[in-house]
Amino acid sequence: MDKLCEFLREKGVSPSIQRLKILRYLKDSENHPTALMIHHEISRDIPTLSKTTIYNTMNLFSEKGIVSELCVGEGEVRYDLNLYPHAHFRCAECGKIYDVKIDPELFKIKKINGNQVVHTAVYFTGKCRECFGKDKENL
Amino acid sequence: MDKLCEFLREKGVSPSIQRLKILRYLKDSENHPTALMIHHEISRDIPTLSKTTIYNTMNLFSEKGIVSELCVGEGEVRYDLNLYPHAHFRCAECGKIYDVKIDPELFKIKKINGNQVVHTAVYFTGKCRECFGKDKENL
DNA sequence: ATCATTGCAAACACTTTGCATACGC
DNA sequence: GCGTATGCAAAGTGTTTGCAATGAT
Repeated sequence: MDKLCEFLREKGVSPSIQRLKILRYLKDSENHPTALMIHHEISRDIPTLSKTTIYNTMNLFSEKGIVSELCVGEGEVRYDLNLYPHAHFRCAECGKIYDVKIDPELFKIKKINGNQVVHTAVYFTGKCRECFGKDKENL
Repeated sequence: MDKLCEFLREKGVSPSIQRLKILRYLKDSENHPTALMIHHEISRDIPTLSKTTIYNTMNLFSEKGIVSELCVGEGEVRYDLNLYPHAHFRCAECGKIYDVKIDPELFKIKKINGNQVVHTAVYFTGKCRECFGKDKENL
């Protein structure tokens, strides 16, 4: 827990218990959660946790560069810890989001058509290998 | 107008006056409009036009592959005619969205980590050349 | 004591749904 | 005439805002 504390302090965020639990959850979860998923999960630990706090925290984390906001369709924002640059694949069938690796050159582009690039996002959509597997079983 | 009619019929969409105007607007506009922007614009021609019709039409166009939905942050969907594959740059300052060209190889990826790719989106965010220009003027 | 963080309720914005009306072949 | 497209109003969903209560130093 101390490491996460340190981490938040370095980023200029004071480490409240709520913020720590949220950060910890982001680190452990594999599922690129929405704000409501985070709330649902952590309110089991902290029953009084409010959605407002989640939204506040996520916006703060986002400003501080701790997380990225993913918006791969669906009209809800999903969050992802900024560990290293990578792309995302979203299965249109089951909704699951996978991290995928692509040519890192794309993330090095800092200027395009005279515009200064600060952030680059790459989203693939389609049908994931699991959903493909299920199709075969049902034959 | 006949060309657009033809185009819709080919895509299996019956060409109502509303749908035609929407398509025409998408073709002429340079600004990757939201549903509400489309509504605002076209209701000057058709004062009784309802938002529902815009949403219905855009969902239909999207299903038929006529348009792509862009979601470059901001929590509103923007629409783009599917002419050729390209990336988008959104200025965080003025909100404007530009089409940009990138290495077309990325759009040719049809399988990644065993997942079948149907659609690929690339979004850059940052500060556009116009906003940079303004900064200089204000010095 | 002061300033930041939390949390509730209400407000918001975008989108979808239900159903009645109008249109086109 | 019948099936589709339209449009209004209401509901739904994810997020933000206003403000009071709480917590930390």
